[in-house]
Amino acid sequence: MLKFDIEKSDGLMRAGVIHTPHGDIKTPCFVGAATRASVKALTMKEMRDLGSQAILANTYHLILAPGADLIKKAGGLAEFCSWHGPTFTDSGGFQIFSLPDVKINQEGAKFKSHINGDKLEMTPESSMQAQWAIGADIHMAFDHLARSEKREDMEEAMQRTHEWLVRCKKEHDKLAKEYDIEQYLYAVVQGGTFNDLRAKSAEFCKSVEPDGFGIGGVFVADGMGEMLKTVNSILPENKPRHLLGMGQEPIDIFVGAEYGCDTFDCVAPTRMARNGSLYTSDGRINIKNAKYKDDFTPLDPECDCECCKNYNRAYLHHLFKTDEITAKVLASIHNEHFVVKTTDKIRESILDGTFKEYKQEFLARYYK
RNA sequence: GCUGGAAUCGUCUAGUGGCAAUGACAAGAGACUGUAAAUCUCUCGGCUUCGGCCUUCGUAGGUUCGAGUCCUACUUCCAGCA
Repeated sequence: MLKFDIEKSDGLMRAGVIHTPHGDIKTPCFVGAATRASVKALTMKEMRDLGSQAILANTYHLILAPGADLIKKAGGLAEFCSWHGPTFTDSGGFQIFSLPDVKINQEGAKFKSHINGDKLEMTPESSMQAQWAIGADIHMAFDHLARSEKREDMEEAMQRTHEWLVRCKKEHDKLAKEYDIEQYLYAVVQGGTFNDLRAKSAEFCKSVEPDGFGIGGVFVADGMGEMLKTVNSILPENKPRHLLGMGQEPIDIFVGAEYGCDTFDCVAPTRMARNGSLYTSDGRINIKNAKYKDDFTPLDPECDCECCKNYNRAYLHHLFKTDEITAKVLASIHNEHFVVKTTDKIRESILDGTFKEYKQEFLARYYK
């Protein structure tokens, strides 16, 4: 069983430590998205230096390249990419939702490789097998997100997710006996924007007794707090909860933590960094805008990242306008650091009982 | 000096009688939430009551209902010959 200690809690909100075979994760924690076993534009050393505790890779992408078996041969995900810390893998379920030409039936999902058009199939069993071969500490169950916002579609996707979860758990338990190192399974709660479906999904996921929970299919931040309240009131307190894909907006993490989520992942910080959209304590700015041409102040004077300590806005603006690779590197260091550190501060504020004040102060300034 | 060729929005470029005028880049702005994203979208002569109006393709004339496009002269540049 995955060990999770809660150090302090206040209502649904809590700060704790997840103990994985590759090290501890102090929660709440923002997990870096390393989809193809790489955090785009960053080295793993840079990730460590900016304070990241864990990374999340994607099973779908790693199956396409370099292949799950190759990563197994390399000694597992952490060894392969030289992260040497806690790792997660997403199941590939999200890709089934987002790729075109995906055919889904009871058995699993059929789709074409976006790289070479190969016809591929993924089932709960094959996703589990691939994730065990990849060897991350924490695996996500193979789930199904609704393609539309209609209740019947959400319900059907949830139903299928539940059926697949049972198969994931069975396969996971079988594989656990074949491997020496422990790996853990998170069930994924679906149900879309309907809280009664969310409650039903949470109950079902709980009944399967996984090691933790992912909360998936969250697209509208509005109403997320209520949804999390519903879900996390049902989920067992002693198991960790991961809010899948949320973290572009700082408010998402504040709300997520407030309502009992322990870990988060999101591609937005690095993607936006590559596109020149950078976080500051006073809100997000587009560094490519002409007004930063001769702004010799740090990107965020309150930030102590590699980028803010050594460079100014005018230089970053120049790097972006001339399309230098370092623009994306420095911007990614900063954005990732900003979200990681903000989440760390949320943890600290939970521990010392100042969460409400910190949330109010941070959000008032960021979204003013 | 002679003979060819060329001059179009910041740059390069399409255009051979119906054109405010093609494409790329540059420029200006916006988007991005379990990454088919170092990507995508919009604006890019001026004015506008959004129907249009005005001014534009080296300069000055001309032909034509109509000229970036044809003709003449000039200016500048390029190539070849002297």
